[in-house]
Amino acid sequence: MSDLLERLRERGWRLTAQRRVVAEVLDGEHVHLTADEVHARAIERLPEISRATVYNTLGEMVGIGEVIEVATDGRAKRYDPNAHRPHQHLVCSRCGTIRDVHPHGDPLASLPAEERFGFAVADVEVTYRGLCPDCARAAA
Amino acid sequence: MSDLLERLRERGWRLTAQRRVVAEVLDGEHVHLTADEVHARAIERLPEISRATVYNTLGEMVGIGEVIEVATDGRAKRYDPNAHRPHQHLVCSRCGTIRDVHPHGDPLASLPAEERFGFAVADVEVTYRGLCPDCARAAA
DNA sequence: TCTTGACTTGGACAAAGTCCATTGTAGGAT
DNA sequence: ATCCTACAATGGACTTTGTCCAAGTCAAGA
Repeated sequence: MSDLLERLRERGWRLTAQRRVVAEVLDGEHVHLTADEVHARAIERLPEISRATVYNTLGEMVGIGEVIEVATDGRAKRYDPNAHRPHQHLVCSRCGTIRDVHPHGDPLASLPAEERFGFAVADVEVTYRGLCPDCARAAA
Repeated sequence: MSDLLERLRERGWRLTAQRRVVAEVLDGEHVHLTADEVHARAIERLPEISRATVYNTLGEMVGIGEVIEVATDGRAKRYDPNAHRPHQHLVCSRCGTIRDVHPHGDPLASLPAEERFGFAVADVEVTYRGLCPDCARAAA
């Protein structure tokens, strides 16, 4: 059983076939998938799983902090199972590929109190953009 | 006439009433509006303006770099007329409101070479998230 | 003022996501 | 082992956000 599923069970969640499949799909991919991509891969293992269940399950996992929701553009959100370790994203501005990266320092610290405007700042998201090696070569 | 409109005219664009109104609405707000919010405000000044025209005009302004498109969540994109000055965004995780902020330091510097994986990193986007004062009050 | 090609319009369409009444079932109780 | 029942899954309607297009309109140069 995947670590993710194990953690869900420890939280008292029912282990249904649907949740198992969604967790396995997420854990099994190196790239960050959209909800519909998760659904497509889940269907290969459990043909009757519904779109609503995939959305529900992803939303629940995000809600308890096991999975991170990433919206890098106006298109579909992507789901990142590496929530256990703080990291940021490096996105290719041409092909959209996402890599996890681990920069130095705490980016939250760079926002001084007088720039917080009364917000209770809880989190910071950092997205680096540039051309990936493949696209740089193709563009040359 | 707003600076934005002036710059559009210099690029050879036809100055229609619709484009004028969209530019005025964008320039006149301190927050970053969604396309539909721009449309709603535009209608107050020019009742027959269509949704398609607002989307077209915003897209054109983004295309030439006069306006920045901000997709901070899976909801509607927001449009930021302050393209001339580098800044980051502070987003309410409940209602989606956006404020411009100006943190200390250069966030690009925090990504060391060995974490760039051959990418030609050109830009970094920083989004702080938290509850805005209004939503914090509503949630209490 | 006339002409013309760029601009606008409204409605159909599409993608992404939410909602809800109904049906099914995991897992504790017996 | 089986029964219960609260929690979960289903699927289809609905909403939001955005795109597309054929037809009509108009800004601005000749």
